[in-house]
Amino acid sequence: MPELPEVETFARQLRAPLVGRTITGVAIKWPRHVATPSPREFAERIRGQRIETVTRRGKYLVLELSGDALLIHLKMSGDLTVVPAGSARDKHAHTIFHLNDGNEFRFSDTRKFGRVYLVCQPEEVTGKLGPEPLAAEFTAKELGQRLAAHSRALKPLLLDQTFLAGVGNIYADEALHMAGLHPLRKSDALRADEVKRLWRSIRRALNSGIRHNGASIDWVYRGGDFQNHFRVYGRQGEPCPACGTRIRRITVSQRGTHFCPHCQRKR
DNA sequence: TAAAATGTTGGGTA
DNA sequence: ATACCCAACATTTT
Repeated sequence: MPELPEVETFARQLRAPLVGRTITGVAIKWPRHVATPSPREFAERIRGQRIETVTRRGKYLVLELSGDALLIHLKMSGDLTVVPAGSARDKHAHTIFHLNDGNEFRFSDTRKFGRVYLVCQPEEVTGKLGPEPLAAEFTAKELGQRLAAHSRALKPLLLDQTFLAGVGNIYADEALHMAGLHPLRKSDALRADEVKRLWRSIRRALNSGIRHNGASIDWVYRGGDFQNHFRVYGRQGEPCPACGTRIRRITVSQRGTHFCPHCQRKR
């Protein structure tokens, strides 16, 4: 479910209740949630480690512990909460970290696609990710160079985490609409001004999502209201906010893709 | 009922 | 090597 803005919101909100706490144990109710190491080693190694920082890289939540790093990927339906130990049980809370302050940090995941990783260095997991789109070092020039290195449609390229980290289906569609670019335009065929527009639009869309604490459009993610500000995502048949033309929905590499046929002409 | 859902990955093909 | 397509993962909702 979550993309960069939603994971960033989790990181910001979890810092206060998690940093400084020690993990006293973990209950693994769905062993396949544990990507690495084995569930048994995971539980043994994490016990007694203190949470030093809570940050984000792409769509991964990164918790630096006193010894290792704990990374969490929420995939489609993951949710994270900190609640007093023994609070009303959540049937989808498959991995539960017990904390030394009487709370538990729960990873709920209806669809069970999510994963947790316990590694010495975060880069073991995040090593192949592309640049952080909101980093100061990520320039329009770098985006242009990366676009020119491929001859692929913009939409699937934006979703490729090794191309750019953190952009998912919602923010890809929103950014392409802001930039006035058709999702099927080829990456190596953009003019310089179009590259600049795309760069600015990606950052605007993501920052806007963060400002609204992310988008809550299904029953899992809560708290954000960016869903009330979508320009095209999920709005097929409705008027484009810029020109009034009906928003269209097509399928591109197996993902619903929403765009304005007028503002985002093929060329 | 069938289709889709904010995500990735691995396999096969050209 | 690169690009593209599909299936798989598991569950809920429309």
